[in-house]
Amino acid sequence: MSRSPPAPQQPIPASSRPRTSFLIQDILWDGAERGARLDRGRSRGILGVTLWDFGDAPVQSYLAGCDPPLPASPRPPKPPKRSRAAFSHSQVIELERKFSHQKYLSAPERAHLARNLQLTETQVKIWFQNRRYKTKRKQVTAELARSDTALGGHKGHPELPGASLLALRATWPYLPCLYYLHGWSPSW
DNA sequence: CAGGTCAATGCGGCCC
DNA sequence: GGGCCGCATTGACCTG
Repeated sequence: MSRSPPAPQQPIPASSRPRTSFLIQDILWDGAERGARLDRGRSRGILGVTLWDFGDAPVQSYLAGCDPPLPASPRPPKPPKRSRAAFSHSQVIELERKFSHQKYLSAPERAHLARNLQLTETQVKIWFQNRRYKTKRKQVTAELARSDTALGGHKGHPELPGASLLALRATWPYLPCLYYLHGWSPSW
């Protein structure tokens, strides 16, 4: 993201950070009330912090109770490792459920979902972005596999790698930016 | 340890 | 200009 941070109220100006500097601490501190750092029922150490699954419990309690106070010293010299949040099972379930109904979220919908799931809007946005791309990749892979078998195991058209993508583009059912273009408003 | 998964990042493009 | 998008890639973590 080379863009400036989201709306003033947005918790994570992750985009304003230099590459590889993103930390869960950024979420936990900047976005304190929303940051989720959960694992799927398994403890995991990140940045020296062991995290565990809180199920559906709000993250705040964990943050309030366990968030390690940053060292009193101005700032640690070593560049922090990049962190990767792992959403809880229930969060993923809910995200998947929403995704099954609509592949694109409006800003208010995203905010609402983020609030409900104790995630940041950025996290929800990125999740949907990645989810759409993942779906598309799977579709492409399936398409290629089909064409391969249709060609009797022949390797398709390696010289025309774009062909399948074009086909995919034609069949891709989702309409990005619909709400954006036509002042679409959420149904709820 | 190689390979897979997946949240996060970077970049270019589009729209308003 | 700001926000979102797709896409490629990165990097932490998991698994066999």
